[in-house]
Amino acid sequence: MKIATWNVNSLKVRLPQVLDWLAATQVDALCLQETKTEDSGFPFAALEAAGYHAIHNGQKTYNGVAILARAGLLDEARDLPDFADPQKRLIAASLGKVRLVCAYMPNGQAVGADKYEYKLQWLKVLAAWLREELQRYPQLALLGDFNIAPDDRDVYDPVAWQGQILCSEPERAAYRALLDLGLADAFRLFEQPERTYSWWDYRMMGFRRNHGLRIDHILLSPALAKRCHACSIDKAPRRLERPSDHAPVIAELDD
DNA sequence: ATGGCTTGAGTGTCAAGA
Repeated sequence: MKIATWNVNSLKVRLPQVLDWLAATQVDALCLQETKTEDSGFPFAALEAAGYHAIHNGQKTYNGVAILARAGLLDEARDLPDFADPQKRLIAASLGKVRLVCAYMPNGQAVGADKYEYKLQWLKVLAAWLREELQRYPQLALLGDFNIAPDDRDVYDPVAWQGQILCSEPERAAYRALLDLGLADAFRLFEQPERTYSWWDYRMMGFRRNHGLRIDHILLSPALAKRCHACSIDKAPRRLERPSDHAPVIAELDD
C-alpha cells in the first residue's frame, strides 16, 4: 500500500500534473494541500475517470485539503473540533483500517506575528485531538504540509534559517509533541540522501541550487511504522514546467 | 535591500505563501 502527500499550490493549475503522477505512481491514497478552490470547483469527475475517489474540504483562494483514494474513503471528518477556524486545513478518512489525516498546517508568516501564534495554537489543538484519534484508530497516518523543518539537516542553510519561521524552536517543539504521541517520521525510518528537501522557493533558482526545506511529512502511528518499508520524496514533478513549489512524499506500507 | 516567483482575485495591483 502506497500513501502520499503533495502540496499542489492550486489544484486548478496542477490537475494535469496530479493525473500524470497518479498514473505513474499508482498510489493508493494521495493527500493534497492548497487546492485553493471551493468544492464546486473541485475536479471530482476527472479524478473518478482516473480511478480515484475524492473527498475535499475547500475554500476560495486559500488553503483547501483533499484525499484521493483508489478505494472508498469512510468515516470522513473535517476541521479540528473545538477550534473555531474558517480556514480549511484538515480532512480525515479511513481507507480500510488505515486512518488518513491530511493537514495543511499554518505557515506562521514570521516569528512573533499573529499568524505565528495562530500556528502554534493550531498545532497544540491538533496534538490534543490526535491523542484521542490514536486511541480510536491505532493505524493512523498524519500526512501533509507541516510548514516545519524538524531538524537542521532538513534546511539547506541552517545558519541563515536559525530561529526563523519554519525552523524556530517553538515550532520544532510543537513538531516533537506530535512525535511524543508515538508518531514516527516515516522519512527518517530509513537512510536517506543528504540534503533531501520537499520545498524550494520559486525565486532565485531555489530548486536548481537545491535551496530547499523538508517541511512536508508523513508521520505514522507505531502500528503503521512497523508496516512501513520505504519513504521517499519524488523530485520529478518539481522539474516540470509550471511546477508546485512542493514535491510529493510517498510512504510504502506492507499489505 | 524583507526583494527575488507564483497564485487567485479581478482589470490594477495586492495578499499570501515559506
